[in-house]
This record gives sequence, structure tokens and C-alpha cells, in this order.
Amino acid sequence: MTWELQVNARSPRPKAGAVTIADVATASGFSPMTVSRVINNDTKVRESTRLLVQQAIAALNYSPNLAARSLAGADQMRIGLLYSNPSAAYLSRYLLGSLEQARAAHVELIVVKCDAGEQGEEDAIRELLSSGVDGVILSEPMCDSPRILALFAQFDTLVVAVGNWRPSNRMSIVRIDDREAAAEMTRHIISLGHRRVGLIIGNALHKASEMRRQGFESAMQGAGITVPPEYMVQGHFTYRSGLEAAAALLDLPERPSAIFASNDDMAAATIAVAHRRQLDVPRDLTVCGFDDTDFAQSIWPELTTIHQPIAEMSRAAVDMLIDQIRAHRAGRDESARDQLLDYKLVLRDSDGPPG
Amino acid sequence: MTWELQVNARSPRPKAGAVTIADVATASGFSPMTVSRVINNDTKVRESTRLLVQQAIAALNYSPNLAARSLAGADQMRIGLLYSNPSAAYLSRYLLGSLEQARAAHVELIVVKCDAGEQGEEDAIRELLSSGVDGVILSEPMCDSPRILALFAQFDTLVVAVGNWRPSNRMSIVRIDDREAAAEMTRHIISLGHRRVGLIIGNALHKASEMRRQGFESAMQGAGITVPPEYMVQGHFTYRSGLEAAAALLDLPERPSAIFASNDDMAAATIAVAHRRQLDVPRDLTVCGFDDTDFAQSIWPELTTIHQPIAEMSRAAVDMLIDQIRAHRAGRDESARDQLLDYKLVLRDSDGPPG
DNA sequence: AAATCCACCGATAGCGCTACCATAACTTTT
DNA sequence: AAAAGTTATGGTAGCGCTATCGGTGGATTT
Repeated sequence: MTWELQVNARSPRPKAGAVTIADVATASGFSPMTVSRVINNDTKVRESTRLLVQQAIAALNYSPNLAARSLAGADQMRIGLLYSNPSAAYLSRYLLGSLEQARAAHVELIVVKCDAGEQGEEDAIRELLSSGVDGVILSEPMCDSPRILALFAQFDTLVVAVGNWRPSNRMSIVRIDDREAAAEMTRHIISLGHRRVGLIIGNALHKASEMRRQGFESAMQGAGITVPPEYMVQGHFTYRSGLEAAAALLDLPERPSAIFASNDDMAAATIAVAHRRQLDVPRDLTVCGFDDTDFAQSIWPELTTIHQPIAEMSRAAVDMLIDQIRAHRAGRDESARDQLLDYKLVLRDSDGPPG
Repeated sequence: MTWELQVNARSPRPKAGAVTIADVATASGFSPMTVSRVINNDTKVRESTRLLVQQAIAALNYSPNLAARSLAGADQMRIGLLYSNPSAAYLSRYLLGSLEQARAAHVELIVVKCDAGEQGEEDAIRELLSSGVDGVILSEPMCDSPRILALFAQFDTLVVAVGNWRPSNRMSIVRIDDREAAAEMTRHIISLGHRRVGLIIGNALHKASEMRRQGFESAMQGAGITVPPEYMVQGHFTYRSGLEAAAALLDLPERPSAIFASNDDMAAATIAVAHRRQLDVPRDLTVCGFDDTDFAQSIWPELTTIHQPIAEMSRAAVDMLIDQIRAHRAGRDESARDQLLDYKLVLRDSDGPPG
């Protein structure tokens, strides 16, 4: 077996004798400064000069030393990522996305857990602030707390939120349209023929829960269906809360023929409860989730759910934050953005027409 | 409310106010050079001096500038973390642990997913190698593949495994005693009075699965109980495989009174299946897991399981790898280590005496 | 007591690059 | 044709850190 692995291995560190900008300068006949301008696509370089320098660069196979670059430019950034306690499935994707993007942009990412309560928040924020981050990425529910926001503002730390709410248009957010996504899912359930549809609401601290509820309600209303209050029960995004909520729903005298859980963990719990009561999913009960985490496909039946591009969202958040920091440093007052990413209704095996 | 947050914040623009080694030097009353020695754990620094400098570092919340460090020719390290597709709960802990440790050691950590199959492996390894890592952390099943190991060896990349198998004593590993842990859990189940105990084996590609199986078998044998072959069914560590395996076990003419699943996901699935068959857990069926991921406490009843210190393991792996790289660079041929961490049997609500 | 040693610390000199300002080489204006 | 722009380029001075070597003072040796 010849397992040829082609690796253009840049040595970890520039080894001694590496070709530097000075080498290119002498080779091309210009000064290091001019070479630097060519590398950085600076204007103000005569076309002929640029060409000559580029030739020299190619000939010597020169590649700028990143460390030196950021040292000299002082454009090194450090950003923080504050997370609370989402489901593990959500967290791992969220982390992976931001990690990758930060690395690609050569930005240091500091990940800090934010425990609930003022003390936990204070500790987390202090840690972030004192490590000198230029900006932070917040997700729900932290990004909805005026207190937390005020603190970061006080320390001149830029913030990008992955959430639903925008306290001011000075703060960027990246999000999906939770409301419309939930409405679409609800309309799908209705189109299957369901009239008695239960909703398991997500953690009340999260704006997303409210959005999804609104989407659900508006779709139901749009179809002319009145939802009895007991058909909407509170959950907390955890599997366990899903267990209780589903039990409450299925214990109803006239139980729903479909349950829309505000995330996959609670949907999985709903399926477990249904099975315990000898209800087949989807024959006797349709169960739909939200998020499309790994969990959705690892259970049986596979979950019909809303695919949320979690990794892309955290990637986008990192990008936005970097842009903002750059603008801020340059004195520009870049207007913050509101980036809406696409969700997708994913039809799998947990939904069907009412028995 | 005056929410005074004490933060030794560097001035607004990290650029302008970043605390440098010189600041620490003046604050501590020593020269920058001595501070540098302290940071790098150089010998030849008086203990009292080291202490003073460390105090100053802490007080100023100093963190060395990575760029400057590597520019100046310091031992800048970059390590890789290759993961396949463990459960999300496992992964997030694993990541968080290594991330934190790498950051504390000022080492760049590159996280890469390794898809199954030769192509996926090749891509992942190429990515790692071409980014110039000095070493990698591998977990099962990658760390058991001679091909993968050979590749890293070929590119002079050090490896630390989080696993069970040590191909040579040149490679360090960090692990728990999976075998003994499984045996302990099994003995606990037996002590409850169970005689018909089923085992859901983990993913066959993972050495850990085999270890846990051996532990189970030896404990059963030690108690003089013969395990019929049909009492040990194959799973793959996924919730879904747990569903199937549990069904197979509970469909047996003489079904087990206890089921030991090789991880929490499969244990959760087992509980779901049991509930579906109107079996109360633990009254009618004892179910035990392994890992103690978040999942274990988020389901009902809470899982009796083996606590595995996942974050500590990945932290230890990072430490070991850093040591190895340092030794390797210094020309020392540091002997690799085999670090055994403690597991713990965690008794919760899913176990009890046979009905 | 002098000579020697050694643990500890500091001064100096860059690492490779880019900001910043000065200068040179052209253009355009008056 | 001289003055005043308008480019294009070069020189200088660090960015924050560490390698290297040289120096100090106290302990050990002769």
C-alpha cells in the first residue's frame, strides 16, 4: 500500500534561514517597505513595481511570517464566547463552528461558561474582561440581559449576539427567524390534518421560546384553530422537562394528536413518554422538534424538525465581531448588522396524519 | 443597584494598553528577563523571586503576547485534536477540557473532525499536518489504528491517546480503567440481587467496549454466574443502537432483570424501551450506564452510572502532549506515560433489587 | 584569606514585519 | 518656469518577547 500523503507542510515555526521580507527586497531591488505594500495590496504602488516584487516573491517562495506581522501591526484580536447551558448537542456544534472560524481568522477565542445567577455571571464576565477580549459573542439568555450588556458596554467591549432580540442597532445579531420557522412547522402539522396540536414551550428565559410560541400560535390562528391554554405547556429545553410536559399533554382528557416541542431534546422525551403509553409515533401521535441536533437522527423514529444552522451561526457571529472590532479600532462607526440565516424544515419519520 | 465590577481591565484599546512583560517587570521590581524566566518555568530563579513575579502577573492579569513570543524564537506550540463522532455530550466536555488547558498553557489547539473511512481520515490528517502541529491528541478508535499512528510517526508528529491501548511505550496514553470500572458496576448490580444481567456492548471499533465487556464478564464469572451469549448484545454507543439492543434483550423468553449499557446514551434508550413495555425502572428493570454525561441526569429516572472524568482526561492529554513536545525539542527522549485517572460509581435512581 | 565556583539576575540585541514620516519623483497649476 | 500639489518609495523606529552573554554576590574550596 502506498499511502502517499501530500502535505504542503509549512513548518510550525519559521525555521532558521527562512526567506524574509528583506530577502525579497534585495532580490527585487526595492525596499522592504515596498514589498510590504505589495503583500498587503496597498494602493500607491506603481504597477511595474508591483509586478517585479511579485516575481521576486514567487521566485523565492516567500510567505510572510504571521507572528511578526501581528506583532508589528498590533492587530491581534482576542474574542470571548460566553455560553450558558444549552444542550450538549447544541453546544458542541456551536463551539466547533466558532472555533474553526476564529482559527481561520487568526483570532484567539476564549470560551467561558456562564453559570446561572448574578454571581456566576459576574465571574464569567470578569474572567472575560480581564483577559482583555476586544469583543464577545453572547447567546440567549445572556444577550437579552440589559445588565450584562451594560457591563460590556462599560468596558468598551463589543458584543455580537446569537439570539432574537436587538436592544439597539449598535449591536449586531445573527439569528434565524424562529417565529416563522415555528409557524412553518405548525402549518406543516396542520396540513397533515391535525387539529389538536400541543406545544411544549422552551425555556422561558430564552427569547427564542417566545418567538417559537408566537409562530405556533399565529399559524394555528391562521388556520382558524383555537388552541386551548392547556395545550401549551412550559418546558425548559431539557429532556427531563420534556418528559413532564409531554406527560401533562398526554394526560389531557382529549389529548393532542400532534405535539410540537420547542427543541429536539424535548421532542425525544415526548416520544419516550408516548411509547410508554403504547402510543406509536407517528401513527398515534405526531411529534416534531426544533434545532436538528445530532439527537434528532439518533433516536427512533427519526425526528421531523427544523434544521437550524448552528455552526454557521456561530461562524457568522465570529466574522461579524471581527469586522466590528476592526471598524471600531479604525475609528469607523460601522453600523451593526442583523444577519438572518436560513432554517429548513426537515421531514423525517416522526410525523404523519392523525390516527 | 450599583453593580461594581472589579476588573483589572486593560484600557479600552487592548492595542494601547495591553499589559506587557515590561509592566510586570516594573511592578515586581525585577527585569523583563526574569519575568520571562518565570513564565517559562526556567530553573535558576530564586523561589522568592518567582513568587513575587507570579504575584505581579496575577495582579496585572498579564498574559504573554503569543505573536511576540514566537517571533522571538520561543517554543511556540501547536497541537491538534482529532475527534470522530462520539456523543455530543461526551464531545462537548472533551472539547471544553482540552480547550481550557491549551489556553492556560498558551498553546494553540486545532480541532479537527475525522470522518469515518480512509478518505475522511486522510483529509483530517492532512489538514492537521499541513497546519504544522507538533503533536496530536487522538481518541478511540483513531488511536488504535496502526495506519494512522504510522502516518503521524512518519511526519514526526507526537501522539497522545485518550484510550485503552498502547501500541508501544513511546506513546503516552491517558485513560480510566474501563475494565475494572465495568466490573465494579457489575458487582454492584449483582450485590443488588440480580442474576440475569444483560450487557449492551459498545461500538466494536472502540477498545473501551471490549474492556467493559471483559470487566462485566469477569465480575459475573467471579460471582459464579454464567452469562448466556444472548444476554450480551452488540450496540454502537448511539441512542438508536441502544433502542434495538434493549428490545432484543427484553424480547428474550427469560428477560434480564438488569441491563448494563456500555454508555449513557444506550442506557437512556434502554429505559425508553422498558417504559414502552410498561416496565418500571428500577422496579421491574435495573438499568445502568457508563460515562456520566449530562444525559445521565437529564432523564428520568436519573441514571446510575460510572462517572468518567472526561474533561480532566482531555486536560491531562494536553498536558502530557506539551511535555512530550518540549522533551522532544530539547532532544530528551522523555519516556511516555500511562496516566490512569479515577472513575467513580455514581448511584442514582435507575437501579434496585430485582422485582 | 584568596581563589574559585555557581546560582541568580540584568543589559543588549535582535526576531520579521509594519506605522509613520520624510523624501524623491513626477504632475499640475499659476 | 517656478510653485504647489500628487504620487511613489525609502528610512527609522519600534511591536513584545527571548537568546546570549556578562556581571554580581554569596558559598565553597584551597
